[in-house]
Amino acid sequence: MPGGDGAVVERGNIVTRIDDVARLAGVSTATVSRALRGLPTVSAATRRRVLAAAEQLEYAVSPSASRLAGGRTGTVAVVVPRITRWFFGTVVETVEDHLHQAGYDLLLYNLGGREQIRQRVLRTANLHKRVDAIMLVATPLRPADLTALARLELPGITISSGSHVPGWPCVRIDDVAAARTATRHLLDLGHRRIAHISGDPDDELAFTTHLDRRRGYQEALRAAGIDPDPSLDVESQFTIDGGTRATAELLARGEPPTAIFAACDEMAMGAISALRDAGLRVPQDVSVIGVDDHDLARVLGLSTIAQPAAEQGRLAVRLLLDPLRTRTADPYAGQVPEQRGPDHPDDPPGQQPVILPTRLVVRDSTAPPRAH
Amino acid sequence: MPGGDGAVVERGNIVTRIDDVARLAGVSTATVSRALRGLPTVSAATRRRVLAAAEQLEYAVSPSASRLAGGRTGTVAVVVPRITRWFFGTVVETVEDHLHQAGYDLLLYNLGGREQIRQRVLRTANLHKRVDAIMLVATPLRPADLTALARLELPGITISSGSHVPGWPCVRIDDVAAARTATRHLLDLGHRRIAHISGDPDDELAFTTHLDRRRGYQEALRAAGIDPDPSLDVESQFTIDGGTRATAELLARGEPPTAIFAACDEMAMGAISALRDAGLRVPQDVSVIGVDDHDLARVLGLSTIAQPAAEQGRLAVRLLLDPLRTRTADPYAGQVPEQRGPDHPDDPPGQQPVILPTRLVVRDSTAPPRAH
DNA sequence: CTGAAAGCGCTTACAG
DNA sequence: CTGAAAGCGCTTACAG
Repeated sequence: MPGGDGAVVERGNIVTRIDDVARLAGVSTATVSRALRGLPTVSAATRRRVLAAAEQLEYAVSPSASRLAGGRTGTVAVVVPRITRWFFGTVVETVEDHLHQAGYDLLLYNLGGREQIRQRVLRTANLHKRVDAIMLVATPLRPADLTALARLELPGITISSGSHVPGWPCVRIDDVAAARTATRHLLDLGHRRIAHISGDPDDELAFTTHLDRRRGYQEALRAAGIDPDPSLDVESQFTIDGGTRATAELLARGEPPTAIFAACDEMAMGAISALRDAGLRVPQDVSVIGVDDHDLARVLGLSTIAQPAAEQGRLAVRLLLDPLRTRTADPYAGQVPEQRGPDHPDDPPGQQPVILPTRLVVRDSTAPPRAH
Repeated sequence: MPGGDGAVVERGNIVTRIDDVARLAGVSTATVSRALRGLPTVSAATRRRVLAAAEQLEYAVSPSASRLAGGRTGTVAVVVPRITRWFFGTVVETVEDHLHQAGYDLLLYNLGGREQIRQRVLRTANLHKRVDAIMLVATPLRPADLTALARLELPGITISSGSHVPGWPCVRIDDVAAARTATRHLLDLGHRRIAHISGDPDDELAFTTHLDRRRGYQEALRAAGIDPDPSLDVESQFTIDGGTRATAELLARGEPPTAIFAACDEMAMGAISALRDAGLRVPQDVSVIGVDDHDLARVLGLSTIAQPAAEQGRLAVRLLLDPLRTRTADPYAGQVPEQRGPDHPDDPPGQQPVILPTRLVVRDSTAPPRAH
């Protein structure tokens, strides 16, 4: 835009550039750049002058210019299946907090079950040159996705993912164990006819979570000498509606179970709704337990396996960012970072997934079966 | 980064640049740039060759370079109080969809009630040079915020906001009317002792929504010849917990009301929980109605005033983007846009807020009072 | 319809 | 510790 003006898009705003700061501080732009980013090769006196000038002029770097010149975007792509679901919303909330604290921008991608979007995000070069790192939350990866991801050569992390991306750490809970605990709780109460409602593998959002939870359910049954009854195992979606539909289907199949283990709290809530509609009381007629410890679980008196959603988000940000930060100085983001010592010696994230603990929370939706 | 290599941050990835495409297509980079963005000043034959070359090389523009040269970021900042709350999650989900469809990136800011974050986002030059537009969802604006926003000179839009930013359109519901309808529903059922639980003005997230809803509540009472009883009006937070606390407080004050109008569904759910804990049945002992039509409202049988959250998000994106798009061509984002005719003549968004309709949804949580 | 060249606003070796 | 200058990869008047 030589001599840019006139018909060109009006950009307006506060137009302080780095050379304005340099001029006011009486140094070169190179020195301003270094001072503002807290690089160690600047004298204290110079730094002070630069900071004062930047503040006086209300200077803010141009992210585009900084990114182009520096080769870093200071941005992380966060990919979730559906931001409206409790687990994903909670994870994103924590991730946003820690990412911004660390000076990173958060680019949000909500897949929403649309395969087309999935491909655009994962398989094209869309993320390429746009972000420094990728966080995939419960995003199922197909072989082609893995290939595309590998070609991007970007660092990343997965949360609650079944697929392993080579070189990417993973944070999750032990879904098999969580399901085992839930089922065992029902068994301990005396239940024998325990149904399971879970995710649909044909769903475009299919992820391995539900497979693991089913496995835990079946393991617990077998350990108690019970052969899993396929007619008590219904697949639907990981949503309230999915739980309602699955439960209706379950009831339509004949004699109701005395207990239902729902693969997530939202399905459990749907189950409670369907049971109520069918005139069955919870827990007198049918016990219900879920997984998550959704905000509303307490309100509904829902027994559940609590999982630390926020903690998974927090940890994921740390595992993702720590390696990035030791590479080079962060771009100036309004305040000069403290000068760092040598690399923190506290992050040896191996290739093993980091497993966070879950916890059985007994409320009012589970009780011994009546016949007992 | 002259001769960049060696110790420099390894950037890796697919390194096709615009001149690779130009060389392969046998044209200048200027022509590649124009062809890829669908500008009209390129011959069909040339365009075809450029597209083929870009595809063959899997070329993707560098957003940083494009933004720096073009002066547009192709990014919108979306600011919400708490992404985990139903209304905001639902709005963001729709907004994300439409923004990405239009080729824009979404930078997410979750205020989380932290005044410090609010200031960083709204009052500093943080957004400046970083986004082309701002969407503020239910974000309360103080005079200093308005000044700061005005200085940014960025286009923007507010959803569900009490504050008017000069030049920004606003999408919302009529909160006063919604509250009036809810209260009148309770009056029509025969209730006279109708309590109201609502948001706390001292809350850092305080927004005018709750003031409007209280006004509607009081107007409906007065229209029915009832003087609003301050002891039946409790302030708390717009959350489940807030609803629980407010209701507990209400019950502690003496004779319970026969009905509660909660300012949002989440508060209503908290109210139901508190009532149950107090041994009161809904709706036999106390009726409860909220506002929103939260996903769980149906499950809980909660009567409510439904508001179109997704529709507000969709409309907001349109009102925000339409004026932007007529200014200049969108940057290349992987596929060439169809060539546009002259500006759409279909967007005359005045300074008047766009008010979307609400709707009374009667479920099982409201019934005539027993005494009646 | 197309190209040469300037310019967007930074950061980074390099040389001192 | 600091500066001059190249370069990051695009887009845009301008001239044809």
